[in-house]
Amino acid sequence: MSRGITKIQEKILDFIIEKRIGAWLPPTLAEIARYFDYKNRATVQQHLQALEKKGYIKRNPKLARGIELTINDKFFVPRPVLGEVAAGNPLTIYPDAIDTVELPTIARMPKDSFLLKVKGDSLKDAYIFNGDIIIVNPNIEPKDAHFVVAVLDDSAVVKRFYRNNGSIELHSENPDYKPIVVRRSYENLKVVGVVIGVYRSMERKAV
Amino acid sequence: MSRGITKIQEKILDFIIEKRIGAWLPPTLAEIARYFDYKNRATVQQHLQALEKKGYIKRNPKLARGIELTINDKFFVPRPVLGEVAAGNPLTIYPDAIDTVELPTIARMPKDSFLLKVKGDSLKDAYIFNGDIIIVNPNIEPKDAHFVVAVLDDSAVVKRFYRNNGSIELHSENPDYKPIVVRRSYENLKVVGVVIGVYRSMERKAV
DNA sequence: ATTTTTACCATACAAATGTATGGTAATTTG
DNA sequence: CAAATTACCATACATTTGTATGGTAAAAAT
Repeated sequence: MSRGITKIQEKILDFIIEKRIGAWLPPTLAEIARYFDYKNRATVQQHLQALEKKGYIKRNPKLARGIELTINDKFFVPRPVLGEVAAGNPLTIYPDAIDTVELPTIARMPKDSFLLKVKGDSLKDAYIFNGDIIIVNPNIEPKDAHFVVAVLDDSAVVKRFYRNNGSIELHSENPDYKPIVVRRSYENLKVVGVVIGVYRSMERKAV
Repeated sequence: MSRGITKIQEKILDFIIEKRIGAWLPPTLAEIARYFDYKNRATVQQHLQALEKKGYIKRNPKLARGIELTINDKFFVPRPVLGEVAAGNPLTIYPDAIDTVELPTIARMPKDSFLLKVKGDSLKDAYIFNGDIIIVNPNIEPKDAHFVVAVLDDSAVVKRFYRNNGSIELHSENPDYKPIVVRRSYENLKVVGVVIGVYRSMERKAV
């Protein structure tokens, strides 16, 4: 009975975690077998039994997709951060992640939403700080007072959104900055999405 | 073909959402049937077909637990807030929630973790503000520099945790406050849990 | 008054799923 | 070197799961 897990077992564990993140479903034995090119599920079964014996997972017997993660050190899983926002800088959403942020294993992203890392202190008046992760949902219609991520003339802004018959206003939290007012038809304004939340991982933050 | 969903269908939809939140697994037809005291799964099947037809869910045919939520308006799910933390006040975790907060479906909580609402400005030096929700996990061992929720002599504190051979130190973010140092055996110190995250809902916040 | 919809039931069935048993070969441990 | 562990395979089997078909009764719509 070796102390740790084997490399193959670790790979399978990673797969379980990834599956759980990406497809929000723990995989079945057959899916694991397919991914690792095993000819049958019995092999997977044995690996899972080993992982359970070593305390990395818990299994609900006979239950479809009944794999539960029990581990703590694998608790944080890297998620891609698609870009950065900082006042005045253009917002670029790269196809490849510029960075990864450690989100709790359980934290699931809403469909099509993405993460942006906040850089600098430009949003401190909105109580959003350097390093915070904002969750941006491009699928919901911005309503008044929503924080939105918008690209305006090649600059990215995170501001409060207001409609005012015929025009759109982008308000800053800092009263020193006057609201930006543009016509609704103005082509160089693109509302990327609505900031639906701010998440800050606490465990490894060094101040 | 009625426009909306029926009351029963709404109940089933809620159950699917809850299941997905609580147990992290979308339910099977059998589990739904068991919960609603249906004698067989065919009844559930019909309801799910109706829900799919109306666009509330999507189903991966033949796939175990293949229910996917497609809705956006159910994006926020009420979660119980078990108590409040404010410097100097005793921390009471009530069996009944003192409040509910709308957490995004994505911001999931690890097993046994709970939410506390932050009251007051005592944590502003840690960039946590009045009204923020902290996610507390009672199941993980606090490591150095972790934020922990602790009860010390009937007062609740949220501070950084440090071990120092034989003693435990609780540091404040504000350097004006000296660290609290207690022996590890000190009985009136109880570390309730580790703060693993901060969530702030942006959508409905009125400033 | 007739039709449609809603909400259930029973039964049946193929595929998916978890599990068990027994076996082989390579590697690691004692 | 012998024994144990690891990493796979094949086959088999009972449940679970999703799905289909056909039926009943009440409510709602036409």
